[in-house]
Amino acid sequence: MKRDIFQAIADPTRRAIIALIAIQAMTPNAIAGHFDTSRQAVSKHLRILTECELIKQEHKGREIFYQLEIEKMKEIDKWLEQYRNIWETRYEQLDALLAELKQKEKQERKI
Amino acid sequence: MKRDIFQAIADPTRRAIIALIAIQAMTPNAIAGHFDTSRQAVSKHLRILTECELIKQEHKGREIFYQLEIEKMKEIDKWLEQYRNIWETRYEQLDALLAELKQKEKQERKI
DNA sequence: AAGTTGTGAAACCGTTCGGTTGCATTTGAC
DNA sequence: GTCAAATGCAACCGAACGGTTTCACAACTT
Repeated sequence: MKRDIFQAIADPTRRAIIALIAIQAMTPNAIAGHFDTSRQAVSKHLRILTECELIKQEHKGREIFYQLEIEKMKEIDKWLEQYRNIWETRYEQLDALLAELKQKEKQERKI
Repeated sequence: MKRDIFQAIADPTRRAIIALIAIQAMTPNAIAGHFDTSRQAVSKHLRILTECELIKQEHKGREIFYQLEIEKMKEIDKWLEQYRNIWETRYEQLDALLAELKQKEKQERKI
């Protein structure tokens, strides 16, 4: 029931939905039009994405427009940050960085 | 059977393994020591990560050291790139960007 | 008021996932 | 050579996943 953001983006259909919505807010029907699955299946994906706060609803009459919560995507970026540091400095000061990360890990274990 | 990188990082244990290995190459036994699960369960995670080429093996006697393939992590970064563009320019030229993306989508539909 | 449209929720179903248990194999130690 | 250690692999199991089908309900249309 409690899914995190990484499980949310694990599904290819959900990533496609995210890509669609990033361009323009869309209704479930419009979104489902882009896939082979049923509208209800898309609706389930939208529920999961909403639970993770990756998207948000905007009611307009009987239609619901889903919109990407771009801020939430930063959480993935934040997770990736540590590894980006590694590959950016791999050819410069690798050993020093690894030592630093080790130190960080020790501190986090204490918490 | 064929898992992609996003499914690989969807599991919390696998993300923890990645974080461990990023610091230092480790054997399955050593890795399993950090978790509550069995050694075999960790071994399965390692197999999945290896299949996705997120980590690689280095045999040393009867021990196998697993090491992070940092290059592969860039694929996630690449996927995130398009959205990073969005949130970086959100407060500057949002409307212009969206128009541009819409145009892209139209072109892609023609293909 | 009656009917249609847009949507979500619940029930069900086959498949996959993550875990354990048990076994096979290779390597190092004695 | 014998035994223990390190590891992978296969079989099994309960839970979760992703999908369909059916139903319920609110909101426009006529």
